[in-house]
Amino acid sequence: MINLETLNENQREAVCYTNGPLLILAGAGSGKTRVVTHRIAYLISRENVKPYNVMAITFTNKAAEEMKNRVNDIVGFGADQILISTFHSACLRILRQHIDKIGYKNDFVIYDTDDSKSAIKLIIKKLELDKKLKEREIMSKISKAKNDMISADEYLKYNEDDLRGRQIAHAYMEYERMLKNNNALDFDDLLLKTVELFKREKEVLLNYQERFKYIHVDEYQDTNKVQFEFIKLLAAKYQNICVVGDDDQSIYKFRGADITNILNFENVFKNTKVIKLEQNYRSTKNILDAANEVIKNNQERKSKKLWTSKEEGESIEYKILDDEYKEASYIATEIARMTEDGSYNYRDIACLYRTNAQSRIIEEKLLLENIPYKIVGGQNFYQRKEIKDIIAYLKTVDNAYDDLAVRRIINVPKRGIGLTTISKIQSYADQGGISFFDACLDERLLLSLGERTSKKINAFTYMIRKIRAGKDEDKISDIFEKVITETGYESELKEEDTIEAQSRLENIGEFFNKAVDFEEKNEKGNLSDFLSDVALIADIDNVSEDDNKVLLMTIHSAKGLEFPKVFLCGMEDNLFPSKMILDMNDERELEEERRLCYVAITRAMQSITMTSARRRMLRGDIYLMKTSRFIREIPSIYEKASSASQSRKSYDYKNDFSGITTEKQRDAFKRKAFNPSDYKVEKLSALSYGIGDKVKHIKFGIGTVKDIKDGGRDFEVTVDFEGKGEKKMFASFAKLVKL
DNA sequence: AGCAACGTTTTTTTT
DNA sequence: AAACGTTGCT
Repeated sequence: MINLETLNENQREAVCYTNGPLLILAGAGSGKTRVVTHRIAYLISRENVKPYNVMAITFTNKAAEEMKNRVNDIVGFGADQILISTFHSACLRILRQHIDKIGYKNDFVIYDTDDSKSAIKLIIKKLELDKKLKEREIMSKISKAKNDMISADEYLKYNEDDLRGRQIAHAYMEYERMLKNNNALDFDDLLLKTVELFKREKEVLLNYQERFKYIHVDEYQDTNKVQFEFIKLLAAKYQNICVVGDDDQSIYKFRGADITNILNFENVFKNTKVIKLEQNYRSTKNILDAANEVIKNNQERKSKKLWTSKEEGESIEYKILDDEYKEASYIATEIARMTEDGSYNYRDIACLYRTNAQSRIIEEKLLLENIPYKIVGGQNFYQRKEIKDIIAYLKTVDNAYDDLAVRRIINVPKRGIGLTTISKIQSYADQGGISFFDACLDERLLLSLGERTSKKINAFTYMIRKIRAGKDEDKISDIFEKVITETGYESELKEEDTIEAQSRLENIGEFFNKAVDFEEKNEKGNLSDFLSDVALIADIDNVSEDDNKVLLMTIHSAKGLEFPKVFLCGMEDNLFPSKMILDMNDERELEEERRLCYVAITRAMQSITMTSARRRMLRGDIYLMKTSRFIREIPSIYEKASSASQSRKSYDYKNDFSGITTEKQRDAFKRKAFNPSDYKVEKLSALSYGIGDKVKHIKFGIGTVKDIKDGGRDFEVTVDFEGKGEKKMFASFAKLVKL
């Protein structure tokens, strides 16, 4: 049952203001999710709004799931009728039903970032564009254009007198053609095409306006222009639109997030009610003070003062270590200490960093201390080669319009169909205006390719068609099973019998479980539904609260989360804030980094420890690092740390990072200041374990040492892992830890 | 066609 | 440092 007594005055006002546009400016930890869930509950239980008429947009699927559960807890019924999802998922649902009205097929596939990248790569080749033009740049330009709802034609018009701009425009056009031919939409299209649909098909729009009479948007500060357009259209009729955001937490500008969406809201929706939530319930006073010290350096922000009635709490820790290894060791031993003495559970602790690359060394040290952990993001599960291969197979079985998918797997595992053949097929397909797969079935083409090659191609197409034959009766898991067996994918990996192949097989197994999972949750779901579901999964979505593990992730991934204890590492200029931004010398970019720092600090509830390294290896080069300017913006902790480190200054460097700007200087500096042997991993002269000892391996877990051979350069160790069998590995590489 | 060896580049963040 | 692309060899 809903209880308004538990809310503060402003929160209650926000919950009960249900008629007309509402903008909630909610600081970090001010209970905004609580407000949204209570508001939905209030609408349903007090104002008799049908759950079916309520929509809520969240930033991740995980947040959506949590919100559903919370609403369900309060209301007790009907929560499954509310549409709570991300922008992308919501648009996907709409498009699956209606996109045929604007000239697409409803069974379109979704291109993720990697797919788009390969598409652009092909386009660069095909159009013979300037080699200087990186696919990344083209991609981000196209994405930005799409976010701003600029079509390829318009893009060309705006950039006609610029050679580079023209080339990008042509790539954009070709990319659009390619997507269309492949029956594919990219992430941006999901939004864009929905808006297009709404604009062109008034009936459809009206239908959805009638359905979603009450709309909520969480993390509003990170919406982009198309997303705002989507909301504007949907809310145009009833104007019951409630958005919640915090301009200080806008950290996705690089993805098109547009802060003017907050500033403009009141202009677009007349008579908007604005409510501010400024009381923070999450963090201690010390943590909040530090966060405020940092963020107050930003010029472009709505004035607000976040406050708390909480105690000061623990003081903020800041620790400077010699290098990234010592930094990681420090964090690991601290975690070991505070979990052993019972102050925290593993799941209470998060380790946040600016870049994914930082996770590796921390992982290593946690492993050494036997601390259970989970890394969020990084090499996304769904980006791994074996998973992408399986997905490409499933796409091909589902419908073979997606040339990219077909090309990806036509020779995986090796079937003797090489690049020459593939490009012959492709150009034939291009000429005839048919799909790659259809070209593979074309008699005339096969004849011209010669008997040997065409036999191989026939074998491939036969196999795909055979699997496809059962598509409608088979369960998703059955199709999956057929794909990995009949294509020979599984057996090839099994024969390989290496550590890597083993881990690939495990990943495929995990993916299989997800397929089964999907099957159980979505009885009506077909293969395309599964595939689009998979495309929209974010890293954070797979994190479960019941795992008692330390979480490692980027600050971006940590958005919206909170932890009793936070470690924020790599607090160094040129890492955080990143070198790219410092080089740009752009105050607005720096402010975004500062907001990121603000987000990081405000994740902490009870305690935060920030760390930095004096020297660090970045892209293979070692640099001397300087304490992050964000730390320097918190006088209380910076002064303490610098006076402490003064007394123990054991390094006599003539330079530090900030003084080194040219390659030459850096090389000279490296020769002077570093003895390489300090940083190379020494070949192990003796092992810490022997035959019969129990050891732990990063991937395989626990095993018993069966044999050790001295191969001269290195030891070759044979270990029998529990449930995984015997593996041979090199000692210096395997990093086995004695238990 | 397939592979090893070499040279080159690099995202910072992600639905 | 690691991943990627190209080249030249078999």
